[in-house]
Amino acid sequence: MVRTRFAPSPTGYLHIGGVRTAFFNWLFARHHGGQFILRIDDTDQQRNIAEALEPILNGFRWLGLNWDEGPGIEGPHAPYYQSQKLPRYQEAVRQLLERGLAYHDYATPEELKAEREAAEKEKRPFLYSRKWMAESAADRARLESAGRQGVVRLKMAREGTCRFVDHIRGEMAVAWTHEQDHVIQRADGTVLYNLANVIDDYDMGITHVIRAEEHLSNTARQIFIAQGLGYPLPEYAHVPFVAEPGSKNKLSKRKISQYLKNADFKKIYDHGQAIAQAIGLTTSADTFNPVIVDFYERVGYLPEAILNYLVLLGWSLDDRSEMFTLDEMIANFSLERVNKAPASFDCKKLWAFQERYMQALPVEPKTARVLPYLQQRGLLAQPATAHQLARLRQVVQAANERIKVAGDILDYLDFFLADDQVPYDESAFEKRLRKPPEAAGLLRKFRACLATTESFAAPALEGLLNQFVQTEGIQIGQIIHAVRVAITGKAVGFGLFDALAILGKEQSLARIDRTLQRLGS
RNA sequence: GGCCCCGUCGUCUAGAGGCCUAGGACACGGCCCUUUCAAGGCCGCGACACGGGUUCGAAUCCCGUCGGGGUCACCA
Repeated sequence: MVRTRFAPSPTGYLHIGGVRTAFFNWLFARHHGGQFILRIDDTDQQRNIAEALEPILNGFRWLGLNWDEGPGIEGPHAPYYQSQKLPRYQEAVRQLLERGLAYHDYATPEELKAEREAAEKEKRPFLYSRKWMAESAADRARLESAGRQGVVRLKMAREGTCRFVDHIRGEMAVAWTHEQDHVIQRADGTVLYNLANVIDDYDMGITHVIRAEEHLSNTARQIFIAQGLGYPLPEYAHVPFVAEPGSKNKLSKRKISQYLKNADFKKIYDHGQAIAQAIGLTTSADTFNPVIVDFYERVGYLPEAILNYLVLLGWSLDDRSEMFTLDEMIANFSLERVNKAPASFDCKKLWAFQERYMQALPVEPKTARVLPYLQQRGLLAQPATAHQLARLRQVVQAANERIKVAGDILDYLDFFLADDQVPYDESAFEKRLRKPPEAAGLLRKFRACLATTESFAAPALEGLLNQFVQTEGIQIGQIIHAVRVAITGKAVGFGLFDALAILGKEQSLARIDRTLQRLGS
């Protein structure tokens, strides 16, 4: 049984690079009919773990990356929180000590630093002298009575080579002398990542450790620990990290202000920011930006689009397949086809996937996705009335592929506002209504035509306007833009006849009247 | 700096010695369509980091150079 895992720290947000790694783990497990485990790396003992964890779990739920064991889904390998396993870890440290694979060390940070600097000065690689290693209980007592604090270090092999096979990088070999005597337990008894990690992977029956490339350098020491404890080794796959937009540096949530200088990134950010603002969300660029998964959920992206983009970030099937359903991804995913080189995060490409997925979404589900934005804006009741829903459906249908993310519905607010509340785009008003001398007169005449027509369906309206243009002997552009500004307040939008049909006769006429009044005629 | 990893269009990638005049996608540019804005259609721009080998033949194999990155914690 294949078992993979992802081990997030409860930081309060889900990073897009982390999700990519988690997703690969998830896909690999699902592909093999295995299980995916979520384990919480909370050894730092922060205060509000539950609170900081929620956005992360929520991100996984939103994306549909379900876990078989972990928070909320207790399994046979509980607990899934590292903070709850301290005695277990300490027992492992004791075993390593017993087997002579670890030792108590009493060097002070200053002494260590001095050794390190001396090595650097002599241009030789640093390796701790083990000068303050306590070999017996008597040594320990002596050093402790001298006021020293002891940590436990790994007693790494100082000859030979650690060899392992990585599913992505191939055969790996690292000389043991390149490994330091890493600390595995602090003076206060708490334990460090490398140790906890190995024990958890063993306890949870993890068969495949799929993680980002920056952990490659942790692998040898983890193998040392695992072997020392007599654990079977998992298989390893180090996937390349996700790089920054436009560079090969590792993507970091701390460099958002720098990414904002990237035009594409900025554009996606601004678009999301505008939507957040329109629904009254207070956001900060640190936690609400295209590096954080939450951003996409709130702005109204589709999870399928995000996943499709992410799966292609470092993996591909062949030379042309781009669109995959989740089932297809599961069926086709393999570590062998994961790339070695880091891939830069490109939100424009993600956007392109979003566009395609949104285009393919039928009217009903699209309407459902879009609805909450108008409700948050206070324009539609909760639950929406049948009449409101009907209009919304019409707007969604008319706007069609102009709605790229659910929040884009906010571009069509004017269909949900009272007639006298529709704001005018002043420059459009000027250009289409005030400036052309004939505009007001034509608008008034066309209003009269509308008032007498009986069918307000889009095709009929189009015929009506065409006839109007002919009888008046004008260009279509002389009237159509004026009408658009009159009824929507804006220069842009979907088809004018659809707009008129959706508003209906009464509202259309009312809005034109209001415009005529504003024109002072 | 030590150790390690990586190197095909701006970006994501296909490519396992001849199928490569290097394919696809995003982005970009142009044209068409068009009542605006989108969408769509067509066309275009654009890469094997460099240098040596090996071979009849190299983007693919070998060596070197250069470039980029990761990591060197009592963080994870």
